[in-house]
Amino acid sequence: MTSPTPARRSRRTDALSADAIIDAAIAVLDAEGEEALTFRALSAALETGPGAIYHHLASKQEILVAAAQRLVVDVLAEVPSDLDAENGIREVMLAFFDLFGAHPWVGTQLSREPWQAALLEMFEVIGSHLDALGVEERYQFTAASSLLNFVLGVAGQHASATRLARDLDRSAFLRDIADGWKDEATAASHPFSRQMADQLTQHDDRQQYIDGIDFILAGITAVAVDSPASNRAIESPS
Amino acid sequence: MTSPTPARRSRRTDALSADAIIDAAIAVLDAEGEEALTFRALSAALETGPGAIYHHLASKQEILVAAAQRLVVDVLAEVPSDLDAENGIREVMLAFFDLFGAHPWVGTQLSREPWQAALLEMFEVIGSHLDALGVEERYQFTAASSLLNFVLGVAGQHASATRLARDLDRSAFLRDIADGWKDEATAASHPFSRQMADQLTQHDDRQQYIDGIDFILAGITAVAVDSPASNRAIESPS
DNA sequence: ACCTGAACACCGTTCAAGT
DNA sequence: ACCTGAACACCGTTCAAGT
Repeated sequence: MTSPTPARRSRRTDALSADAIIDAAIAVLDAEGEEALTFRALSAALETGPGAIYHHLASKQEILVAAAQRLVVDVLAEVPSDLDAENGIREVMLAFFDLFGAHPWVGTQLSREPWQAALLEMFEVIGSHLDALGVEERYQFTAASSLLNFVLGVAGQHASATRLARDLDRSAFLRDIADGWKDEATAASHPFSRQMADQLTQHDDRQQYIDGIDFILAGITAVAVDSPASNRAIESPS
Repeated sequence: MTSPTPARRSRRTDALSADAIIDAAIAVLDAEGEEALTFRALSAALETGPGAIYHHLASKQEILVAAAQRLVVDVLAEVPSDLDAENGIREVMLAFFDLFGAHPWVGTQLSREPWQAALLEMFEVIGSHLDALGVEERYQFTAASSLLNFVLGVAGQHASATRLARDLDRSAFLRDIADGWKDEATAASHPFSRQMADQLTQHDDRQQYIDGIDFILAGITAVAVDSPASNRAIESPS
């Protein structure tokens, strides 16, 4: 598992750098999950001592912020840019969803520091697409924040589900929860959830995410895209 | 700060119980923040040893889950129940927002375990209101999840903002971030955010939350409330 | 300037021993 | 049965000492 070539137990040849540390951190997080990222594990992977890392990044938090930003920037670079506004925003939102699937720890990280680097990237790309979509300027901040908050909620749930169900398979995990909703005492006080229990086990996360985006975009379009008469007005800020 | 009556340094008279532990945990979390909740602090407040707590609750996570559920149940009990469907859902969503304002640590907690007790309460009340609002059954699961995910995103951001800005006042904190968005290098690659920088410092969190709810409800109403012809259909699950 | 790694000041959790 | 609190196995971070 460690030391692939123990014979050549040489010192690191290339100098340590913030980028190298972030690379190693992403590798550990992806392979072994959030709680496996410790300074001891990271410095072992980098063949150095824990103190050395602090010469390049000031804290664990800073490493996580940078790692999340790296992935967000990378994934956005791969989204085709020749799409119309409507398809553009959908593709970008889906890119985020798939990012959380591939790197669930990002979902935890994004809620750990407000307006961190990765969030700025997400806010920027969402907002510029909304502008292209014709959302009036006075609604742009709120509309972009709404989509961002929805994405962050999904990301957080995804991360915690993955953390908890690392061994258990997904359907068994959902079945357990649905069984809890069907429990007599719970069902009596929670009739709506009881009714939804079967949908919980069957639902497709990705499709549900798409449908959620559709709700929000439909609302934004109805309220905030310039049109002669919108009968559902919300207060404009300022 | 500790030992209010050091003379009468008696053993606890009432027996320790899960409820008493949860009470004490909420008090510590509210007064001193998330990272102040340790078994040492908690057992000191309860005048017992750290091990005693484990006889009633199995882990720190279990304490946090129960504490969050307690607050959600309490706050929902105070929401007037004689409102029509439209006002009912808005009041419930606002009650959540105000809960996160009064107890920011809840926002972190809700993303820590998937479908935990507090989330079931939230899902249930949101869903039953959507049902009353006339949302078709095949859309109810997705619609309730969308609102829930939005709320969770807001809650997480709120929690992390509070954690970071415990000393700093809010407007100074936002001004710092907005200044970052106005930084020449950042602004060049993030024109949308540059444009929004002033709105960031001026915006009202609560109003923005209300506006976000309005977007989502408008979308749900347009798509999922029974009406002869809706021209924006989303795929129905199953 | 950069790296090293032992040491520090904590955690959550366990467990032998008490009542 | 319930409680006690020292001990265990960790953390993130610091810092004197090396190169």
